[in-house]
Amino acid sequence: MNKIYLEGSKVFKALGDPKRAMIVDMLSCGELCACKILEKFEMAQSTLSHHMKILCECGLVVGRNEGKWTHYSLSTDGIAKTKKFFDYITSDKENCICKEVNPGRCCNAGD
Amino acid sequence: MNKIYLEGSKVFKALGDPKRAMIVDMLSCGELCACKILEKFEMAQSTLSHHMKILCECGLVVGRNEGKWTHYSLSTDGIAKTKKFFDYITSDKENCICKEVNPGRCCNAGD
DNA sequence: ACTTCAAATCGAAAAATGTCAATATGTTAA
DNA sequence: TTAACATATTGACATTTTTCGATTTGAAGT
Repeated sequence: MNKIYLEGSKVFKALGDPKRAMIVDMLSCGELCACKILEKFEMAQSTLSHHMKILCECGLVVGRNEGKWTHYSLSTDGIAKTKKFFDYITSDKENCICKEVNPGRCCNAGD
Repeated sequence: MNKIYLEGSKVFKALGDPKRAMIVDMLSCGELCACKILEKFEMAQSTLSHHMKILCECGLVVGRNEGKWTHYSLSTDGIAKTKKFFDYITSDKENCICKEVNPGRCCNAGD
């Protein structure tokens, strides 16, 4: 499996959980403390921590430590990269990746 | 869980699998027959069929039957809706959904 | 130092997902 | 109608993911 898809699909996997999609939406309004996010969900603290880790590891969210609190916010860079990847895989292109993966057999190349 | 996130995250869940992301990329070049897609993967036919079903059910891909073949292509509407949802949850907004879910407690509303 | 509090990590259980082989469905050709 | 072919569905299994309770880590206040 091509690394590009493996890496790029991480963000989508993260957003594939509706709770994580909701957390991202909450963060779109601005930075939030983990405890604030926790208030919105019926979820154990350890579960939220796990979700935040996934959101951070895919590059969409960044955490900022301040004393005993952790403040989370969206990464503008992560958002931009996600859009770019989605645009890439959904828009027509000359050098389609699948051609690289398996040259000459992609995109209805008649055989 | 709010229905908006449940529905919207379906596409992301679908793209969360790198093989499905790759299939979408392949389809971005144009319509492809299932057998053509299968050629690119080391995957049982039933597995591909399963993946295609997921991609269709989330609205990103549409299937067209022609005799014994099925041709798949990207749905421009599905692509647009996905972009819209992603933009929605990642961009600042006055009426943040989480405010509706739990009014007055969202977005660092001081307490 | 001790306590308290926020968050992360660990370990286990339950649920969801990806995968394949086998079978079924539906279409075309003989 | 039979055979061959493309795709879908089913059932089973292994892996991954989600979730929680318990514990650990780390910071602040007493």
